[in-house]
Order: sequence, then structure tokens, then C-alpha cells
Amino acid sequence: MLTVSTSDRDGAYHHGDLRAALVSTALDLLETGGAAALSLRAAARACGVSAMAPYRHFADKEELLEAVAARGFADLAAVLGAADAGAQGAQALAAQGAAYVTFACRHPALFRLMFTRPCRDPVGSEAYRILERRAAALAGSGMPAEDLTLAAWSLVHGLAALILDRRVPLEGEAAEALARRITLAFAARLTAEG
Amino acid sequence: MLTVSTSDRDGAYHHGDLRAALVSTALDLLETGGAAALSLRAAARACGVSAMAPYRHFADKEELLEAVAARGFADLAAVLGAADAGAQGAQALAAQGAAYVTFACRHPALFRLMFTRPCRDPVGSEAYRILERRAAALAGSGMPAEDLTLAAWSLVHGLAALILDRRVPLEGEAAEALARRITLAFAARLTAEG
DNA sequence: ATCGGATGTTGACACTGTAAGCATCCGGAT
DNA sequence: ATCCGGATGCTTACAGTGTCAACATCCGAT
Repeated sequence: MLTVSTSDRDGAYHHGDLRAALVSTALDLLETGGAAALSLRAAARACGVSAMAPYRHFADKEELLEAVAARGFADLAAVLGAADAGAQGAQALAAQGAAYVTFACRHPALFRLMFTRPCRDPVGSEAYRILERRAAALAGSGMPAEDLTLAAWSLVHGLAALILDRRVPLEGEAAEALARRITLAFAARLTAEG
Repeated sequence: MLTVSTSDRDGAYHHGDLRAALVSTALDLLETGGAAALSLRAAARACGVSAMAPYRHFADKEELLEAVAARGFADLAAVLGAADAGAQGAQALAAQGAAYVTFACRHPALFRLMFTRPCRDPVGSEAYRILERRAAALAGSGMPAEDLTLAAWSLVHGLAALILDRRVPLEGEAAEALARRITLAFAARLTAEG
């Protein structure tokens, strides 16, 4: 996941599925050089194509970014799903929290890009549904399920954001550990299991 | 607070404290037209000055942005301090949370700008200390004070971020109410008072 | 073989941040 | 009063960006 395939693909006219190549290249630029390094022209250049070529596949730079973000969300969902499947009850929620923060730490620029895009389906996205299901299963003690879901999401999202923005001086390992600790304490005391 | 003073100031050579004028103008552009509308040249133009003039006061665009962010943090600290002073115990923590989210909702572009800057004093800032003091006073039940502080911050910061990025479909009033509810539930169950 | 639409190209424009060098203006030393 | 140095501001210039318009090419269905 999150890999770039420069190989030629099917169903293409001149280039070989330039659209997909642009998305992959954009992702590469993003992870390599940060958001500043991600320009339409740079992506086109890297694909060996003229500066205007991307406009045959995306109306905007924004549209390219949305495609990249979509890929990020798909990946995030996969990661969360795997984490959730590896444990039960409150432990599963904590695992999701840790996975969320880990994903953000591993793909800082992508993570920021994902959440900076104005999104169409407000809450939607596979990732949200995974969290929601788990949170709903744990809800009960006074706190409505929706509030619990939102609170859990806010907690890990905020932690991830603060870490990425260097507001809290933690790195990979330590960050993940903190995320697990906090999410677990949260889950243990705000859910029916607590 | 957060107002712009175009008036002429003392201690100035040609313009009248261009530095301060630029910061105020930048803030205005930010709140009016979002981050995209905030360019060095636009700020200079609005100050009736050439495109290169700002460079006599800021090494970079980045440095201007940092000055704007600093002003934002000062304001945030004031808001949090006032909220904290208006209540006691866990209620004070909840009030801080609500104030934090409200601030973000009222100044979305500024809020994002503030946390996008790479910061020098990692945790520092008056605002952090206000939260820390309150959280430390409430800590006790198993959770170390530092974790509690971080968790509380993450919770409200995440909620604010998700609201700003339209991930959760809430507006001013409702957002603040949710923030208060969640923060209160959090405080009630994760602190010594719970 | 041909025609149309999808794809890609070239050129241009307005905008951005910023580097070099020149002009001006103020306050303090003469 | 004058003069000078440094702070402040201006002009010019350049590379880079997103995007518009007009043109070229190439594939596949007819």
C-alpha cells in the first residue's frame, strides 16, 4: 500500500494511465519533500509529460489532491481495520487509536493533506465506520454512542495533529505508546466495560 | 483583541511601525479571505508599501506568519484564562475545552496557521501552561498528570480540527455545546473528582 | 481509410516569494 | 547648521506556480 507503480498500465492512450501515475507520483512527492514539494508541474515533470497534461484528468490541482487524499483514507481504513481485528472490546479501540497515530506519524504530509481537503461526505469514509462500529459496541454508560465515537476520534486525531505539528515532543515509538496508553485509559473509563 | 490598528504609531521612520501594520494586515487578510488570501505582496499592498518593504522587518514570509501566530496564541491564552477563571474544578476544565473549540471556530484560518508553524518551544506558550495547571490540579486517579494534560489537550484540539475541516457537521453553537459535553464527561471520569 | 474525441503540447498570463542594487530619510555627531 | 551612517523603502529581475486558449496527435469505431 502507498506504493508507486511507474510501470505502464492498460486501458490507456498515449501514456499508460496517466491519471493513476499522477496520483502515485503526487503521493511520492508528498512523502519525499512535504506539501511544498507537491506541485502540479512537478508531478507532470516526474511523469515525463507537459505541464498541462494533468488537466485532461483533473479539473484542478485540488482534484488531484482529493484523489491522493482518497488513497490515504483507503489506506487508513485498512490499517484501522487490521488493528481492530487484532483485539477485542476496549483493547480493540485502543489498538485503533494507536494505529491512527502511527499512520499519522508515518505519513505526516499525507495525513495533513487528507484532512485539509474540504470533504464531501462529512463524516463518511470507511475509516470512520470502523471506529464507529467499535465505539457503538462499547457505549452504554451514560454517554451516547455518537458522542463516544466523536470523543474517541477527537482524542486520537488531536494527539496525532499535535505530534505532527511538534507541539508535543514525541517520536514514532514513544508517540505510539502514549497513544495506546491514553486511548486505553479513555476506553476503560468512558465505556460500558469500564 | 485581534483588532487591526491602522493608525500611525511612534518609534517609526517612514511608515509608522510597518512591522506591526503588516502583522495586523496579515491577520485581516487571513480572517477575511482564508490562508490562500494571505500573501506577502497582498499584505504589502494593503499597507501601501512596495513588495520588498516587508523584508526589512521579516526575513521570510514564514517569519511574518510566526508573528501572526504569536498574536493568535496570546489571544488564545487570554480566552482560556478567562474561561478557567469563571468556574472551579472539573467545570473549569470543561470551560477551557469549550473556549478552545469556540476560539478555533471563530478564527479557523488563524487557528490552522498557528498550529502549522514549526514551533520553537515545543509545548511552551502561555496557553499550554493554563491548561496544564488546571489538569494537574485535577489529576490523581491512576493517570499521571502529564498524560492527563496531553489527553485533555488532544481531545479539544482534535475536536476543533475535525470541526474546522468539516469532518463533523457542526456549527458554532452546537460545536461549543458538544465540546462542553465531551470535555465534562472526560473530566468527570478521568480526574480525581470523578 | 476516415473521422471524432480523447489525450498531450506549446505559448501566454497573472500571480507568488525573494535576491541585488539604488534611493531616501532620520537622528546624532560634528 | 551640516553631514553622515544606518535604517527604511523602491525598482528591477528571476524562477516557479496554477491555469486559459489554441493547436497537434493518436486511437478506435465506423
